[in-house]
Amino acid sequence: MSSAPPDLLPELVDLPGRRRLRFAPSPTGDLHIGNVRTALLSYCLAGEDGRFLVRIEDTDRERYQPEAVPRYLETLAWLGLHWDEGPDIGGPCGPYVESERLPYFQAAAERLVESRAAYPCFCTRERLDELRAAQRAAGLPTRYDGHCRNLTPEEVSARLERGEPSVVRLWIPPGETRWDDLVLGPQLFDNDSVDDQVLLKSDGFPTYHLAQVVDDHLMGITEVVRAVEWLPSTPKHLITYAGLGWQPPQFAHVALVLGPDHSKLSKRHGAQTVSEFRAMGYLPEALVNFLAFLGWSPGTEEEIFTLSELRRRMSFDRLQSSPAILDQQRLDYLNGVWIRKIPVEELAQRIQPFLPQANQEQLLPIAAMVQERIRRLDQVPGLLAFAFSEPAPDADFLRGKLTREEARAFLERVPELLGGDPAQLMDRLRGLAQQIGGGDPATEKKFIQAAMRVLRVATTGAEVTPPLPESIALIGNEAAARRVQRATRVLAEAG
RNA sequence: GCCCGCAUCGUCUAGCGGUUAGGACACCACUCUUUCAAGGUGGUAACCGGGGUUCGACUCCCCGUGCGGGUACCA
Repeated sequence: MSSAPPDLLPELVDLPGRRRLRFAPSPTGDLHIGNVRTALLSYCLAGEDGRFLVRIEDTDRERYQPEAVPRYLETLAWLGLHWDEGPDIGGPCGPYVESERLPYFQAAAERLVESRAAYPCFCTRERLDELRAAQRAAGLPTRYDGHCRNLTPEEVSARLERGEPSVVRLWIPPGETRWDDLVLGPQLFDNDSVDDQVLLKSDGFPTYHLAQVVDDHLMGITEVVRAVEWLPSTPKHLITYAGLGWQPPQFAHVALVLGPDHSKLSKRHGAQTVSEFRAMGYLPEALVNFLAFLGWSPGTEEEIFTLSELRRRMSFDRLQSSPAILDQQRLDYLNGVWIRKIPVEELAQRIQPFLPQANQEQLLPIAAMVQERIRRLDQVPGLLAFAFSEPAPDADFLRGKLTREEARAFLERVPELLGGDPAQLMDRLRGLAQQIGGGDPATEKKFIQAAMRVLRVATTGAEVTPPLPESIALIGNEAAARRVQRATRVLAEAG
């Protein structure tokens, strides 16, 4: 018998989607890469005929940051993880913000108390702290001692009326709790090792434990994908489901993402939020591809996947149970692959934020010349610094392996070759270098290479740049000629 | 302290009782080339330790060790 109004805890109706998986972040800052990975897995595992939903878990009023919600949604959208139901678009199970669903949680808590699956608790924080300290000192596990389990209904209502602050605790029955985890296999917990968890806080808000159970049920979630850090609280959730008379979803506990030193990814490991990776010039395609392989693999030797391929291919039985270390070198490699994979027009647009000084007409040729040689978008400014500022190499740097005289003799005649068909520019330059080099076939090739380096340094101030003709085209023949003349002068003066 | 999870090259991983333990990143050579990339070719590199089970263990079981997680009116 339940005293909760039936409409507050509706029975499940038919909901869309064969599988229904959710991502339920707590909006407390920036979206962490580990969270995003579980979101990605949930999105993919839902499959093409499933639904992916987003629910905001804002039950902690102290850590809650309202401005984080739109940021999270924007990040998910940037990654391409589109949700079928969520706080902004609604859906059949709305609202999708837990703080707007308080009546459901309170009704569930009431129902649990009614059936003695849970009980009101009036213990103060001081008492609880002392209790735990004493247990620890005695080498015992730290757990609530059931002090308020058997208060009489009369005493409870008297204290409630007096306005004593109280919480609702889950009553863990004796016995054991088992389930078959989709990643870890059969799990068994002795209920003696499970604490009487607080379900409803004294401020009337549910804890994560209650909110998660109630909402996952009400939203028809079929599989819960979460990090192993939740493993020890799964028995509490299962017991709560049982107390409510509900069938629990299946659980898939995936391993954590660790930093290079094998500890939980944190600030000291550098980038850890999606925004940070984004600012470094990683493509969402690459991030998705990379993250998917942290804990999943197709079992073949394929390694480049689009999001939709991942969604088609991913299955629970190929999830990995061991933790993975975030290897940025591999991310860089994959990012390079994806940079080369997208159309150059697309790349031009994505480069734009990293090169605000470039105008629209410059963007496309720039994209074409950097596409093959960057692994991150934020490398573009460095590679193209010469296009936006005048280089000033000194004589020794200029000449490289040539003598000053050779270098000067070569550069002196370059300006006259700059005009004419750009496609033939390299031929003309090679011919000139050949002349200056004296035509010894044994050393000719090396001489030409050294001469080209001189010209590269003269026009760009750097040894590593996009191909010469393109670099010259980018700054224009006039500027190139001016730079070459300046370099010739520097060489002459030094000599 | 107590409870729990994990364990193949440095890293991501394949393997699911019998394999020359495969691929990828990184690294090192060579190659292509006007530089750098990209590409191509080749190379170095791994089953945490100890017991079982078995004709046979990287694969299954137990113990240890290591690493990680949980132990809140945070998620």
